[in-house]
Amino acid sequence: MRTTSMDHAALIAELLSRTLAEAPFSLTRTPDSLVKALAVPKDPKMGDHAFPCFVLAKDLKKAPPAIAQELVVALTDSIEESPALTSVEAAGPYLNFRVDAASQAADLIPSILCGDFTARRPSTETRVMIEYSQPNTHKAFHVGHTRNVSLGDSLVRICEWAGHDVVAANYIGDEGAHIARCLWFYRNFFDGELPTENRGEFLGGLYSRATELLDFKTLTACPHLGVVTARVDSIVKHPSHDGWAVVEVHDGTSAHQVVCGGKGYAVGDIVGYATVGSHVGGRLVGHADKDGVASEGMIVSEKEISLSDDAEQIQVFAAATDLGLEIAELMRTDALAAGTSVLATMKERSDGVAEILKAIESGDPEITAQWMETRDWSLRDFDEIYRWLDARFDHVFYESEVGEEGKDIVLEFLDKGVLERSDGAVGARLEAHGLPFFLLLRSNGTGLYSTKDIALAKRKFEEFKIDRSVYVVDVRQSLHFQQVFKTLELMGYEKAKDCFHLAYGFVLLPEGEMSSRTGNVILFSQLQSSLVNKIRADFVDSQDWPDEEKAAAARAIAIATIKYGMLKQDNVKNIVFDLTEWTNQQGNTGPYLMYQYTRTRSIRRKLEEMKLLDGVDSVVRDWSLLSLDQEQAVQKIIADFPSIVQRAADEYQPKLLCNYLYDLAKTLSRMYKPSNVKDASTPELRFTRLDLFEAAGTVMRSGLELLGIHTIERM
RNA sequence: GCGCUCGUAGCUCAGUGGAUAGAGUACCGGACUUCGAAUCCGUGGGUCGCAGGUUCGAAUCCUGCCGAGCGCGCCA
Repeated sequence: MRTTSMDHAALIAELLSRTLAEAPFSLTRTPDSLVKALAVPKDPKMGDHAFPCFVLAKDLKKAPPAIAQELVVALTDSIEESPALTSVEAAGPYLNFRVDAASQAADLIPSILCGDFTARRPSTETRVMIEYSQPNTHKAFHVGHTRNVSLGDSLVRICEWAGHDVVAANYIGDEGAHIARCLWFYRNFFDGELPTENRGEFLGGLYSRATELLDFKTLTACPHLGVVTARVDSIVKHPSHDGWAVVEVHDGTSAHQVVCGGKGYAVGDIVGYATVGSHVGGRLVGHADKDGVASEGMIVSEKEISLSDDAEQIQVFAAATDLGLEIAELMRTDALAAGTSVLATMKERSDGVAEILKAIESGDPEITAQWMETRDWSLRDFDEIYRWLDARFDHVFYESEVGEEGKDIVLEFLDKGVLERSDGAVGARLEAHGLPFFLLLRSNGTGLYSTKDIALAKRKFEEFKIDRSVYVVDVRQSLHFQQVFKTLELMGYEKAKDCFHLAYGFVLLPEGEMSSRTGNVILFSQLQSSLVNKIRADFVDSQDWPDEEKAAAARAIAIATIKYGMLKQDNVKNIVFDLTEWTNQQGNTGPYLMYQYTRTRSIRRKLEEMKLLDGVDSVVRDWSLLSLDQEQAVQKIIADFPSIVQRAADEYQPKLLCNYLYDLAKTLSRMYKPSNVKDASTPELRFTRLDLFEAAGTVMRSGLELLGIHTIERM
């Protein structure tokens, strides 16, 4: 029978429950509720489990310290009869219990050494799909993406350990506008030679260059269409709204009446005027009724045309400026040759991309062939990355396979009245559920990201028969997934309530946010080589090992570095990826944990070398010899392993396991000096200590495996 | 404007209802004829953003405010 600290807590709760039921207490408290109340004493010297008596004060109408005193007396007999517990003491309002360390060790350590203790729990018969990674083809895979992979892969392992039937799924973005952009650049501007490896990363480079060319902001300080120069002809106060003015402007061809809330302009000034139909600040400009006054178009502030952060100040142009000029042209940068129109250039470029997108959608044979070929380059890169990181996928979904299905589902539920039309588009009206309108079909009938998510979810429910669905996706998409899950619920999918968006924060660099435009980005291949190089220099190169072992060790430590760094922090918080700090051999890092594990391995090696292993299989262990504080501390921690992993699985939080393993490593390293194995005075003591070290090592290795980190034997 | 998230030591972070709030890092000091000093030990460092509330008890739960980040129909 395996004994864990959870069992001790249950035992104590059981005793308490029975004692409280009798006189003089006569209180009903279920063992379950008492387990929850149990705490850990502040100082291990005080005991192993604590019961705060405050919770009984009201019902017993007594002061907590008095209750503690009475309970000690009442509990003494049953504690004496119980071999697992040695004592109970009152300490103020607390009741402190001590477990019998030797009897705990007798159960715990052999159970760890035979593998039972850290093994997977019995099946829960629950099928959980964990969807993670979701890279886009034709885009670069960078450090940020490894956070997702580390998280997803670790959750797969942890949930599997907890007994769930886990389906690890990927969902690859292999269609959409980003591919058209990439191919547009490739076909029209690229004239170099194709690289022989990392072609996916190469495509990502083309994509960013395309994005740059398509970025209106690089050509003009005013990246808006339809914002033109106009002359202010008159200004009168708005009849009912203070601070607003009714303004008459003329754009050279016609006059318009517009209500304006800004300041800093006068009659005769030339201002920026957004015409009806233009987009400013993400909103469509049109006709409006401003407190009873008709307003057509809008006069733009400095902020609205990206000149400053001032949303009040109206931009005024030189008096000599012609009327009706596009401000985008007027405020052009020198990125474009003089004489070339900004607007015409932008139109030409975006038309080029649109043409490719259309060709892809209509199945043009030449473009389709190129799409498929380049798609394959990316997929091959991804495979290599996953293989290196040792991330597992049981099923891969592709966006390209759910698009059509998504549209059909949306139309079906539009017919059923679950979805509605709005401005020609189709979506879910979720206002009654506290969420904004959820667009599912464009007014031109084409689908969106959201459309595909509906079809994808349906497949997960129906084809994979899953009980729970976890989406490992960055925190910016929180609202999106709330909308997806709510829409699925309205469509009648019962499993919608078992969908969970596991949101995580960004990966930042010491220099700030990653941006491919400013070059502040670390691509995966760069990450891999700088990591491996640094680790070789810091830990491996100086060793006298075979080349093969050196290479394996460098990779293992590199993976420990990156995965542990990505997992140790709270899911939703941003992480700063700092190579120097993460490879630090001291402190809370992957290499430190790996090192502590290898130290447990070197003990047996040393004994072997000194021929001190005779009788290791036959000498009977005496667990009461593990009496040092440092030994007790390690024993106590390793007993907690199952409950920690269980919690990590329930809460989808690998960081709980990280904190636990760091605590174990720290406690373990304090044990080396005092609990010396090779100098132990008797074989009994030597092998008893050896077992404790090996048990701690086994727990460490098992925990690291659940984080996706494989240990090595020496470093 | 509305919504979500975060705010703990100089810095990076644990701790999410229990006893005197902890690590790492940086600074300073100590411990090696090592089962690996790639380590360990010690000193200093705190209005837990602010203000109320709930509770025997709040860094933790609730409300308001301040600050930062992210998101908010035809992008993914």
